[in-house]
Amino acid sequence: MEVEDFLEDEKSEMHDVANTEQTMGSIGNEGSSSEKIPLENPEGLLKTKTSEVDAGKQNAQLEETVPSSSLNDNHIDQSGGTGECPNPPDGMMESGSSASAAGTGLKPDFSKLNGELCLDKLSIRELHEVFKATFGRETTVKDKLWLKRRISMGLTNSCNISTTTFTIKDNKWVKKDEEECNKDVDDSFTQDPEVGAADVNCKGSPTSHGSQSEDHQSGSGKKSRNNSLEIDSGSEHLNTEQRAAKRIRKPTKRYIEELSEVESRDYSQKLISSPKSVGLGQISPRSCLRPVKNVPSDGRTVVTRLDSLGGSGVQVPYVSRVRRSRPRKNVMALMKFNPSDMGMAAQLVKKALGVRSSQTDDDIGSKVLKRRYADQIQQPFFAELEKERQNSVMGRIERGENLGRSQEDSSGDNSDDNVVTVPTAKGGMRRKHHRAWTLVEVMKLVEGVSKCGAGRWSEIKRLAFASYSYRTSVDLKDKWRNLLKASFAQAPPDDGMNSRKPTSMPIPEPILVRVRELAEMNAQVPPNLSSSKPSVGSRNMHETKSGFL
DNA sequence: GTTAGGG
DNA sequence: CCCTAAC
Repeated sequence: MEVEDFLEDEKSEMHDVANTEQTMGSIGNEGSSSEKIPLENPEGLLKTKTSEVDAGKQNAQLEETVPSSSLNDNHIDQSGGTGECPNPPDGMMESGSSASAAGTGLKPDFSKLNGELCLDKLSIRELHEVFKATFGRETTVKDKLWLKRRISMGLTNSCNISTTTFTIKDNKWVKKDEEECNKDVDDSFTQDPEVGAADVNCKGSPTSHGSQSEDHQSGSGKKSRNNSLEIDSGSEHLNTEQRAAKRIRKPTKRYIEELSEVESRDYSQKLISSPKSVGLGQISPRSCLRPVKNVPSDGRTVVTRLDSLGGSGVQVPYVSRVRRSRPRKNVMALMKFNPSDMGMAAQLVKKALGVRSSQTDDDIGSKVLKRRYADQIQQPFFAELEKERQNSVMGRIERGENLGRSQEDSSGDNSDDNVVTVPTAKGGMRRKHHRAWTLVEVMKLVEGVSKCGAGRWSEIKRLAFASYSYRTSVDLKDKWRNLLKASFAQAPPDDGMNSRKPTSMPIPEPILVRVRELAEMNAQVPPNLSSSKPSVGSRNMHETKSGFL
């Protein structure tokens, strides 16, 4: 059935496919015209679905379905995060993907791919070859358009195959792919083209994309809520593309566990078929969530999935979540402090179990806390104790602490910190161990960086923050990162001065200027607006006795 | 123990 | 701020 659907769909799309290249060129005007795009979407995937989706959602849909061919930067938040094309193939390096992100949109990527293939001119037989090269297996489908579409989609979606210096003609890749994909029987494909394709892609390449992306939504969703962050991550993305080698991180345990957790949950639900993920479902560039089975020599089955962390294809083991480590030390402390609570344990278990799912545990609302609870879900007892502590002891300490904290200047090192917690009687912002950075501290930090250079945080800590026991080198680093962000983020339009974020003291311009200078010297400048800064020199140089380096 | 980065 | 991999 789906095939028919598909083919039919295909016919109606014929001209689109044929004209893909031209139309794409013309779409270029900043993704603002979102209604337009789906119609011209080369894959034609959205055709049927689109009409059902309200305009607002189209962006998201588009993003997920046509990951790399429609890099309209305005829409991209999550794809920016992962970076589907962190390492464009040789040819793409200069002109390619980074340029496309600038808003000219679709053209570069696709045409590049197309340039390599010229699908339009190929005969069916040739198409078959290409198909084989792309998916690693033969096809019997005669429909030229179907093939073209298939192929282009396959290529598009496996964009970050490029990580492995992939070329279609590269025998190695093809070969490797063939081995792995031989099991894929043809009819599995014909019965369910979408899934089939997805499968092949996942197995055959280090690329990552999946047929469902709900798992990640939570994460990326958070991000996209914040506008500045969104933009920022976009630029960071570019940044990483240009910066040669950023450390690539292996997925953290937590990441693995959490992902696995969601996955397994999601997996079981999937049979019940959420309308979203059925049929022409969204294909996410982010990761192939369909677990891939590897059968090592010992015969045991290890389930992993591919994910693109830091842009590199990474095998993420599929584990079941196990209780994490030991109880936090402060919990132990608590037990000393309030041993009598033990009696309540039994009652509390139930409540503690509920903590995790309840979205509205506002009183203890900090994200951190929630996370901890989640971690300790198998130790409800401890979790509850901690909660209890929050409510009683800490609450009191907090109240006094937090109010007095606002104006302390350089003088303030009440270093015997009664760790600040979450007072928050509705509306008051609650944060756990939060100590706002004072101007003085910021200045010290800046000065420190100017002396020691950014990166030598422990040094700076020693020199400039010796008296501030509560600022760790990591804190300095974090703050610097934020300063950097702030210093380059100032709104160029400079319209209403209302655009200031109400939260947190705005950091005086001179300091920001200074930060910029330092950043420039350290080549920490975000590449995008690097040129536009005259950065009129040593304005407040005299204040700092720094001969930087 | 420090640094870098993601959350 | 927290967490944790990489150094």
